[in-house]
Amino acid sequence: MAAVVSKELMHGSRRQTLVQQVLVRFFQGEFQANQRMTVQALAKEWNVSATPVREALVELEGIGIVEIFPNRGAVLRNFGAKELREICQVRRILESEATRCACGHITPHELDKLKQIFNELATAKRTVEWSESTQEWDDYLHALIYQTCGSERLAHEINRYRVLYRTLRQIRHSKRQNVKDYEQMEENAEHLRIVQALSTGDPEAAAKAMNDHLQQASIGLERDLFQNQNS
Amino acid sequence: MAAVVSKELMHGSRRQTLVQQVLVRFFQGEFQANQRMTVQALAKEWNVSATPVREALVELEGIGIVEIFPNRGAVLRNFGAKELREICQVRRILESEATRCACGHITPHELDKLKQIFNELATAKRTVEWSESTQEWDDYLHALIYQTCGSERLAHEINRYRVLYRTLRQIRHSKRQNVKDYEQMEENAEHLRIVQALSTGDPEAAAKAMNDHLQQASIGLERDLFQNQNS
DNA sequence: CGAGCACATATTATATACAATCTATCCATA
DNA sequence: TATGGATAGATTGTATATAATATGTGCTCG
Repeated sequence: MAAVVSKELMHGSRRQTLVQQVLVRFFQGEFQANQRMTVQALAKEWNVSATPVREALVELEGIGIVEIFPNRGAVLRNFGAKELREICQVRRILESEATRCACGHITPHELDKLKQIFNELATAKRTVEWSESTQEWDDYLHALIYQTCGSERLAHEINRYRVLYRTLRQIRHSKRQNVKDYEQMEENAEHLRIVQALSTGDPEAAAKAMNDHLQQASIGLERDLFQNQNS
Repeated sequence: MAAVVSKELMHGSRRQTLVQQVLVRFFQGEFQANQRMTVQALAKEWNVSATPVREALVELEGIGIVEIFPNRGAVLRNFGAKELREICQVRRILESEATRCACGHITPHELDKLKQIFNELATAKRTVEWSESTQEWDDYLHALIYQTCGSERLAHEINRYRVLYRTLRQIRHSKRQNVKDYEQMEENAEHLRIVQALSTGDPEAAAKAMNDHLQQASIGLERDLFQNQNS
């Protein structure tokens, strides 16, 4: 059997790995705002050569994490409660539009299934399994919507923000392992309202339901990541 | 006096130049869908080395022009009327939200100035100068809005699409030099409605006015670029 | 004391060669 | 036909060298 190679060092994924690493540390607040991201330092820190580092910086610029000044290098953007809200805002309008467009493109059978699932989850006892299940069906619903919205580009943009959101959610999870998941209390009810609106065939209601859902998600994230300390 | 160096070959702008070049040819339909974009070919075509080409491909992936498959390289996405509509759709929801947020953040003095300008342009005789002036004030209004929306991230995303939109507008212009600019007929009236809504302080009305404006722009672009040939 | 310039240094940007790895195709074999 | 390996070609990553640019320092000169 071949030696197990760390997935992070696999051929053809250096750039992606670097982006992910920087994202985590960025959202965890381990960097200072306006900190310079020199190619040398990053290359040395992760034991990779300059090329993948430069590519990662270009990608990070596209995601809005760093700003690249020609001939002067990359500088980190700021990250605080305001920036978090801005990320959630863009995600909100992207997915709201996707929901509006997906309305009428999802089979009633699928919607009925989801209605039943979210109904059960909304009233079920809150255990660890319930929490995991809630998150899985959250992912499922969002994926279903952007896949059926009919716009490859919109789906592409939503996916770009999914990377950010997943990282944020992961950090949130690591920060509050010993805290009750109160924020998930209403999540399934919100999902249910989205599905019901989709089922009714009312695009605006569906978009609004998604908008409200993501607004709540934004509030919960901010509370858990910044614990009401303004910034 | 030093020799005039072509801006396209200046140090520190290879990547940007490549992206721009590919964009133009992409929107002009000079590429085939699913065409492979090999580093070698691009490097040879523009007489640059592999490094900036690879960075340009990463950036183009972020803009949604190519798709990069790990260890298999970059492949061009499709571009037709549908893709054009999708670009305009995303731009529309981004700038509509920006307008909603900018409402109340622009000084009445500025708004009054714009009201007068768009009023004059809406009734002025349509000359070449009028056309240029219309475009300039269009840029001005859009810039004003995303700069005052209060979200750096939203402004960043809008700017990403500005690159696309500028290129599309440029191509449109080159395609219809001998055609009357009928599509600009209502543009100033649309601008006026946006400014009036902003002046009233009604965010939803302002967002809707911007939405309508960009919807019209989308229709005009599609007409001029594809001349009603479905695709 | 301050403006402006030369110069040293650091970093970015580019070019180039090469190694490691992966993908896809072909072809033999069961 | 299907399986499986050899092989060619491409991508990805590494290493290194060089040019261009930015930045800071110190000096001169007013």
